[in-house]
Amino acid sequence: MSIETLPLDKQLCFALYASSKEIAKAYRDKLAPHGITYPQYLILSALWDQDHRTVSEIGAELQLDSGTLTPMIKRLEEAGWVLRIRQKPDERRVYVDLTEKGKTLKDDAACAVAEIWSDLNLNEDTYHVLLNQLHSITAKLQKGDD
Amino acid sequence: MSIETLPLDKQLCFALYASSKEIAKAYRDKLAPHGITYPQYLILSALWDQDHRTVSEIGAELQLDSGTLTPMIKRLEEAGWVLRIRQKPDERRVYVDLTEKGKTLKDDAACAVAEIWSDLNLNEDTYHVLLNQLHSITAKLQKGDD
DNA sequence: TACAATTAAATTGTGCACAACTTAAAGTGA
DNA sequence: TCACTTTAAGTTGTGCACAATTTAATTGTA
Repeated sequence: MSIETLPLDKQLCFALYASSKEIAKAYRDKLAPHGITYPQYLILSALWDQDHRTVSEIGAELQLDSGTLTPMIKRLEEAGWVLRIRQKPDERRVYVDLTEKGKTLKDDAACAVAEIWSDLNLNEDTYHVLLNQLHSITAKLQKGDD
Repeated sequence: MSIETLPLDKQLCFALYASSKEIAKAYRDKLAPHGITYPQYLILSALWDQDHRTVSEIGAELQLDSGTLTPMIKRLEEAGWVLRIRQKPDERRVYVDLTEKGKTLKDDAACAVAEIWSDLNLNEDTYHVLLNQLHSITAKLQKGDD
């Protein structure tokens, strides 16, 4: 099987591109009334999972660098969702803490995006197969980075 | 199953985001020596599949609007991969035609990205399951747009 | 035929995402 | 202790991606 010469609609790279775009759009539409973007939602999700994390820790989870994260986190701070805290004993590190407002957004956001998944109506097996396969691809590609 | 409240690593939206980012990175690394970006590769792929298409047609296939495509196609033209042709009987339409240079890039690009897939080593069943599921998700979400 | 409505692409402004580079702080070794 | 190296975040420049708007061409209607 020679993947690279297939038409676009048979190429998995494009299927990934297209589906992630559509998911991003669906999330964007649901999250916009709450005042956050989808990538911001991902940052906040990482913090909802574990609050008080450095830029690098968030970056490690999301595979985003500080070039991307710093402006985003600054905007999240300006909007009142998080605080950026530089503190001893290592002042190079900036910790990102959820505000009360940021903590309460978790449930609102969850409700906002729930409809996407109920509409998609994936059965649980399919969901987990996809999840595991995509994680496997991600891991293999990241391993290939070194 | 309440997807929206799961930690990030159990959320399919993030798995899609992460895997498509990693694929994009892998492609970017392989295509950069040939002088094109991954999104440009997708445009060219659409043209390799069918040359002489309008901006809208390319946009329909890639689900990208002219706001995104116009600057990209202009850069592809500047680099000599395509020509932009506005012609009768409808001068609103701009056709995008591959140059000879653009046509010959197809094989070079295919060779460049082949290693990604051989390294990933997906078996054919897995490949097609993923492809079909992702297309299904994309289609359902696009249908929900209306 | 004239004008309103629609269409195709282009422009403008904003938010990512990345590579390369910079700044400041911390770590290391002589 | 000090010079050098490494680390964490921040900045700069570029290329997307999208929403809103504009421009120009075409179509539809009275």
